[in-house]
Amino acid sequence: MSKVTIKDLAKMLSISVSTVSRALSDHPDINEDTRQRVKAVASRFNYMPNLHARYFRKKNTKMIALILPGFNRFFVPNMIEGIQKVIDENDYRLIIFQTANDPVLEADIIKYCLSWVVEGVLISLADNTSSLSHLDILKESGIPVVILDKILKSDVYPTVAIDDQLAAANATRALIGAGKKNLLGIFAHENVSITKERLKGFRNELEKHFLPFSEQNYLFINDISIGRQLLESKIHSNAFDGVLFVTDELLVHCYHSILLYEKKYQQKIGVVSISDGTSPYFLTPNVTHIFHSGFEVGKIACNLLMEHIADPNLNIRQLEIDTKLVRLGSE
Amino acid sequence: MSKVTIKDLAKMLSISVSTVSRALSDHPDINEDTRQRVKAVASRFNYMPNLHARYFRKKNTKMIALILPGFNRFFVPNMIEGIQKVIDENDYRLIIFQTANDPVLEADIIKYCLSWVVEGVLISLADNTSSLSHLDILKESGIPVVILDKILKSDVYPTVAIDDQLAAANATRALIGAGKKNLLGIFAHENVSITKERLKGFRNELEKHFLPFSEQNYLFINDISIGRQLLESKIHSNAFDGVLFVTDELLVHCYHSILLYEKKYQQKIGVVSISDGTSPYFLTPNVTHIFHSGFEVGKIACNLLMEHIADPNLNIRQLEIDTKLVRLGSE
DNA sequence: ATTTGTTCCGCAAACGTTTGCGATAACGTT
DNA sequence: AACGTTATCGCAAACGTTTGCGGAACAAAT
Repeated sequence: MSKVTIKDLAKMLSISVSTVSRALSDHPDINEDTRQRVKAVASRFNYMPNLHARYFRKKNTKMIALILPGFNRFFVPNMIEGIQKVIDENDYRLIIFQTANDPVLEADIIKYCLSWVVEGVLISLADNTSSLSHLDILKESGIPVVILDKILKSDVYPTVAIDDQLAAANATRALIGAGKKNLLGIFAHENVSITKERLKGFRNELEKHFLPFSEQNYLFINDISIGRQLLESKIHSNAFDGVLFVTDELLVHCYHSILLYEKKYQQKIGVVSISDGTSPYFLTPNVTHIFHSGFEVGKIACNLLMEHIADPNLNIRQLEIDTKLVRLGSE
Repeated sequence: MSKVTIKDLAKMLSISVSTVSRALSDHPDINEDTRQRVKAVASRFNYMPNLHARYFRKKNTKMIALILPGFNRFFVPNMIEGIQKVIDENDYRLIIFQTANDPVLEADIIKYCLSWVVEGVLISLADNTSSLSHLDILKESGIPVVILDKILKSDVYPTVAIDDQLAAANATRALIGAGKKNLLGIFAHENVSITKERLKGFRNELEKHFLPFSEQNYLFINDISIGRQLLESKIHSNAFDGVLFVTDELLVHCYHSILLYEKKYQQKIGVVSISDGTSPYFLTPNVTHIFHSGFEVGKIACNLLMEHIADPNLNIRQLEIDTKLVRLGSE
């Protein structure tokens, strides 16, 4: 009925618990014969070690925490896959927490990670998180942290993200290269670093080509549920011939509005997005985009974390992941 | 530097560890004054209890395991949200495992749950899992299990899912009601129970209306990456006037092909899907669908699990979640 | 015959926390 | 003065596992 422990096995075999423990972990001190016998009974009664007891006794828990604002449908699933790959390779275990985009909850969860005695933390910040001071207790406890995707620049903690400015600039250039002259940029929450960086890239590229840039030319969508109506009222205010969506979420929610506009006014609008490369193929016509791989971001961030676990004195680096243009004809 | 324990606090305050422990947990035996003092130092040195030590000593770990084939982009994120909501309400903790759709890994992870001493397990089965015998060790250890979404009918384990047959029948009826007479059903992996049930609903509804049903009228897509080309060759083999997509994944991957076909042959094809209600709004025109809520499935399954934890002798039920038709004009 | 080495195993402590039980002191009641 | 009660706290065991150390048994080398 209830769980069988090492003690039970020892009793059944009339040997000591230490011998059982060592036999199960292939310690060289144990006779091949008894090792077999121990393993036999262990699997027969499907013994499973109590991990809480083990992690409590040993210092290495082999656990990594991943703290996320939530599970979006675009970037995050790929990112998790990338992380999980590295986790598996290094024989670690991943436990995932959601902050629901709440900085207060985020701070709580960080404390909670201490309770779990995790060996490392991967964190993607909530939109309204404006300081990294809540990470200090991890630093003080000697637990390595890597910030990924939703980051704040810092020279205390390593970060992994794409080069947002460059990605936005390249996306903008793709539209300009297609002859578009009056562009509208659609951005997410105005507070987050990604928005600021991508807006900067958008603006710089426009100014470099002497194209108009004012507050007419961009739109912040703080709440996605009203995104479409915001866009629709904006797009009627000016004769745009090109639109840049800086996230997949914005793209899939709003592309429909673009198509309706085109149909109504019989006027083509060029569209380019920054994307992890799935949703542009769902839409018709397929959307030209700057491809950035969530998988890569997760993989690289997790590898970086492993390095910091192996060497606590590793110097802090800010990594930026490559992106590339994928032309599908919508620009 | 390193983590501060109850022992450290006791030493600092010159009182015993048991008093510290009781003070922190608001035990009535402790003087209000010392309680305050203990809590003060505790938060000053940001003490965090070692959960492994606690769970190891106490029997209740307050942990629930969620075992998933993987993070898809449609159903699963919503389902997790529903689960998380109930978890939070009941002050439990969720830990998530991925099987990568591999039955062998699935069995491993189930054993692993025993090691974690979880109090309950929520599992969505891998496509090729054909037996539930690997769940037996949980049952023997007295750990309640609820199977959700990707289920196998069983009278040993409770299940929560939508009524697949009914959902498919209703979707089919929506197409028939719009005057479509030669339908094509697009289904996922031919082995999984969801496919079989939905195909049955599709077939029954067609036959009920004396419409043609043969192997011409349906398509299994075992590998989504070649889904579009499978559909495109199939759709040219016959003059279909209506298409049913039974999952969101199928819909978003293949809708593009339908639109291209319509444009090329100037012939309208009605489309209906079974969906969790997000992607139909991404596509143009928006897609009429049978709405089923991943959130609800997660919520109800987790609530059911809580009931089974509270009462181990609860009788086994098979729950089916309601669906409803949402007309958006694509049929 | 003594030493040295090797193989195999057990003893016991330790990890941090909780908790039953007992101890002490102070106070009120007869 | 003797007793019962209450408030407050400490002692010590227990949870399951790992591991340093030591010991017994035996073989091999001196």
